[in-house]
Amino acid sequence: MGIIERKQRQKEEVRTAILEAAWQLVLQDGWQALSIRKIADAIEYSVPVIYTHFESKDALLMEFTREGFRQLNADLEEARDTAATPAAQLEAMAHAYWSFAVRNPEYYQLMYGLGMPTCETVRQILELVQFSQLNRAVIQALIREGRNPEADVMLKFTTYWSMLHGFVSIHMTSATHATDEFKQMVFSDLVKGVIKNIRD
Amino acid sequence: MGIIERKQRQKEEVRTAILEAAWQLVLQDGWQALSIRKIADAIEYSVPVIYTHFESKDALLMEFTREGFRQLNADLEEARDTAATPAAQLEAMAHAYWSFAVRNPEYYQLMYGLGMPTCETVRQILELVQFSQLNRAVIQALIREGRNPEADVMLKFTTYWSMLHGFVSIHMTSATHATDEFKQMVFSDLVKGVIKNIRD
DNA sequence: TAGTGCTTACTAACACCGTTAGCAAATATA
DNA sequence: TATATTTGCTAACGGTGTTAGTAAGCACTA
Repeated sequence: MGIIERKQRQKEEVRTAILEAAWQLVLQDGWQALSIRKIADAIEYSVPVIYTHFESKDALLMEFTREGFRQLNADLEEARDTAATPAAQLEAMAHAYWSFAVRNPEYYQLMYGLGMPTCETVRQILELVQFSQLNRAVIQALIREGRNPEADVMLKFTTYWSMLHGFVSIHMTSATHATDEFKQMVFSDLVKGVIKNIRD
Repeated sequence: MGIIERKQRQKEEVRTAILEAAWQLVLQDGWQALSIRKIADAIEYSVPVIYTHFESKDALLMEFTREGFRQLNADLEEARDTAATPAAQLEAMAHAYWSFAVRNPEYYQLMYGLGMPTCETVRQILELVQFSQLNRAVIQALIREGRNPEADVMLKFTTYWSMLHGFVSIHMTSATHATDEFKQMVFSDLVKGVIKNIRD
């Protein structure tokens, strides 16, 4: 036959066209300006077509959230593999995290800022679970070689993550008029502090 | 005369009615469901009346943002005055910050989550400047009695704030399925770590 | 090949939203 | 009492997410 295969392929093409058009619109005018109608206009299809690929606008945005975490996870793994010791790995990963946020502010905004994901939606994001595991593995290693090998991994991970996200979101909303140099200093201060905290 | 005074008073009453109605709607259905039309309906006035009190919906939301920071600042000052040493003060203030976020999730969401305030809008929030000063004063005192009296106050303040906000926002989005007890442990861990970091 | 289902994608509508122009009624002043 | 001014209204504009109903195209069978 091959007919249904071709249809499947064409459907997939439309789907990726939707995602690409949406991403272009977001790069141009931000998430707030993104609308189903504009996407439909960009891909030269009618509005309801989009609803055959995504249940709702929220579902479409969720797709980008997941993609954001996928890319972040990839960056983190790459950073981890550049260093040998757990402490150096975690430091590299922290910098990769920040770098990701700076290079992809649109993704980061969506991943944390908008929508305020509920407990239900969070559970559906597999990539977030992977993110958690990825970090916890390194932190676990760091704990083992530290002064307090019985420290709670989840506790230390949450501490670490809180610091990272707090730093990023405060600097992303431009609440402080800081130079890049200053931000770098604050960030190093943070990372060193948290690594010391984990090692105890 | 007294006529223009009465008018002024009546106008003020409508203004507070708008804010109160808006707040009720937010408590019921969240910020996302808030609309000018619903507010107008609740106060039994027509829609354009709201625009004689607030330039736009954003301006109305900004009013709540400022009120949120006003309340937060009051809580912080109260917490500060319960303790004697800078370290104890900062610890009390950190807990007050968290407590505020937990007790007023609607305010906290608006203050940080929505709208993604730009550099321009941030400058207009006087309360945010006060917040910064309030915290920096205590941190300055803590630095002076620490091992590194020449530490940068702004740097340490940003570290401190990043940690607080990161912790709150990560736990508010329910990204972790943590018990209150666990959250309390993480938080204490964080606060102790950051105070140690400031003292050095 | 003609006819029959089924899928696809469309138009058009619904119910909202923020915002504002234009007008009528109520009020204050002369 | 008559004029001027303020006040608050209706109704509209251009947008949003979402969906019901319909026409056209396609693959398949007789």
